[in-house]
Amino acid sequence: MASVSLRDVAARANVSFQTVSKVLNGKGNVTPATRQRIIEAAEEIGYIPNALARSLQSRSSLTLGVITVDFSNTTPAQFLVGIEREARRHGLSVILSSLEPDGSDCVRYLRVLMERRVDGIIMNAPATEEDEEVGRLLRAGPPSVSLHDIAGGGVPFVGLESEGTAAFPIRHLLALGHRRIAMVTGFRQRHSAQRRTAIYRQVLTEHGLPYDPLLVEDGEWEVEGGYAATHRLLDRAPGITAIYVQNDLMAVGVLNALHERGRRVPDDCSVVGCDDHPVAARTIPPLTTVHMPFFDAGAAAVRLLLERIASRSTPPNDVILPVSMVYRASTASAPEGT
Amino acid sequence: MASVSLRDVAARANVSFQTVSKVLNGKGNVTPATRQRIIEAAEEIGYIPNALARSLQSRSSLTLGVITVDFSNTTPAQFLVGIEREARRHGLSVILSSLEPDGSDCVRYLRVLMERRVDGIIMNAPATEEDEEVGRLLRAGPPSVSLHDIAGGGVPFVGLESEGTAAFPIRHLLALGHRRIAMVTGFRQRHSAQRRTAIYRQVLTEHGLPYDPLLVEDGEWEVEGGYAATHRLLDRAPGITAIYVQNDLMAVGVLNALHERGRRVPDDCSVVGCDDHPVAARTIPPLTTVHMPFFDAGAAAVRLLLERIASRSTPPNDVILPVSMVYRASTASAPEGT
DNA sequence: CATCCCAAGGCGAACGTTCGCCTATGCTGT
DNA sequence: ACAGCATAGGCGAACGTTCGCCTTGGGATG
Repeated sequence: MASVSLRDVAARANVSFQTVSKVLNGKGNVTPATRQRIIEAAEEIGYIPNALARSLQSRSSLTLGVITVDFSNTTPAQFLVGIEREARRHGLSVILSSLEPDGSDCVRYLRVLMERRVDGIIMNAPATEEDEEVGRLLRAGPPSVSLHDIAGGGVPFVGLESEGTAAFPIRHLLALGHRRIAMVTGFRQRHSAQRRTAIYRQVLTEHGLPYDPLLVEDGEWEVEGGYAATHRLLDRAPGITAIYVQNDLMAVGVLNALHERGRRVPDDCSVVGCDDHPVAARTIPPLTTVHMPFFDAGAAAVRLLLERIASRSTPPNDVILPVSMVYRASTASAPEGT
Repeated sequence: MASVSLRDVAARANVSFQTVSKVLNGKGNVTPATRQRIIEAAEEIGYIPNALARSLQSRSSLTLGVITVDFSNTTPAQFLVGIEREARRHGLSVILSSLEPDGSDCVRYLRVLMERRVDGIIMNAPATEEDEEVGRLLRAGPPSVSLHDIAGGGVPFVGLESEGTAAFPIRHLLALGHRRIAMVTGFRQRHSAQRRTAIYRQVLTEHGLPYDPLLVEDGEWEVEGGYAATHRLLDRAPGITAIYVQNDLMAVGVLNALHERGRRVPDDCSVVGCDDHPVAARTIPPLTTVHMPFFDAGAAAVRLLLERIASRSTPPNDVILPVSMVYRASTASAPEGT
């Protein structure tokens, strides 16, 4: 364990340590005999290269930093897995920093990543989307890409088409004849929730329907939030026949609340989720939802980042991945006479 | 961005670079005036310490390596979050490696972590629990702890009490009068699944009930697996009145299958899950399950690892956290006349 | 007035690499 | 027999730190 270095291998093989370096990296001109001797010596004393020293000298740490929202939820976890896999394919390691819910420690962790000389940074921390300081650091620091908006811009974006995320479900419900379509949103402050709300509104308008704020409730992205929001919604607007829920986790709560209220899904009320969470296929009833290619988005983020690293001057070309509807059993035609 | 170093700061403040190092680390004796000058200089040219160089010199990278199974599932994700939070509290960064389902790339990633001179390694990769090579590397490498068995032993274990994980649910169902209790397991090869099966068997025996292999089905830890397993179970043993499911994700599939078969839960058939997945509180009906403190286990793993690092000779003291039942609406007394 | 001491800061070395250039050796050709 | 040359491998420097010891100079002390 007392770290053996190139020098130790060199001593054992009777060559200079630089020659060992060459052999182990397959570089210089070395006789097969010497090469063999060196490789054996390295093996015998259990040489393990020191990536720290290598990075110091080569000015590249082969490391990506990821700053992410709490990923005990499936959605950000899938992003992360996608990132990690793709990074690995390219021989890069990933340093992970997960943030407090309010994102207040983001600046600190950005600094840590910069001290560690990561080759690039991937952000998935919507809580910091308004934070000017974060934007400044990101623009000044190593190449970066983000899965959400960055204050002040200048950081390329990788993400999922927000248009479809909200428009597909609403159009689907409209086509089924629904007219009183409620919505359970994620945190209202989040740009993504705001965007979906705007699209919801716009699609309704396009179909000549009014936007009624009474039909919109905040579910805070969580199961319990969805549950509570649905109860509030039913108290306030009993006439609704469909609910669009901005993520599947909340939709689980929504289904439960509807069940408690004796509203059959989809007969009395249709529900559309978003995310295509693994559980959505077997909720009761199975959930019609929007499939979001999170793994792919993570992988795409890494690829975009690598491009940025390769040519620092590249124009920041955003990457937007399409989403698609998954039709299951939680939606049906609007009940007669509504 | 062209990395400014201690030397650059030193030049600007008219001192030697070693003095700058001292000041920035609050070490040597330096006049307030000089100190001030140095700090300002550092600020002005945007000095960021190079953690790589620091680690090289100090022989400590302040980094933990984590090797984990795919964490797009909530359970391993919670472990990871627990690990990351606790590591951060101690000023450590986490390098993440997630494995292929078969764990075949574990050895490769262990090597990467060792090259990067991580201060310790945390394993959560049950797929490798039989892998001798992994055991060897772990014993030879930096201090490590594991959340599962390691072939050949010698690595301290952190985990959740497996006794209660299976015994609590079975005893609960027995107390409700159930006699034909089926079980949906995770991957049969996994030690944790085997242990739970053994406990299931033992508790039944203690209550004078036979162990019937026809009542046990493999659900492969996934929603769909639980769904399919339940259909097989009902085809084969229609008389069952309760099912213990080794995780909540599979339980979602189980509930759905029971619903499809027209078996009311809990009136016709009780279901107990395991994990206390966020979704379990709002399945239909809400799921009685075993709460597992995964976050805490992750944090405990880090603390144990730090102890190991501090005193390498410490006897490997396993840490086992207790689990507890959460009673919800998916269990009830066995139907009359069974 | 010589001595001693202490505070402030300089300096060399080391951590483990990679890189580019230099040297020694032995072989070819005439 | 000797110039010329390719080839194997050595060597110095650099990457950016930290650490411990050394030097300098000024003020207190006898």
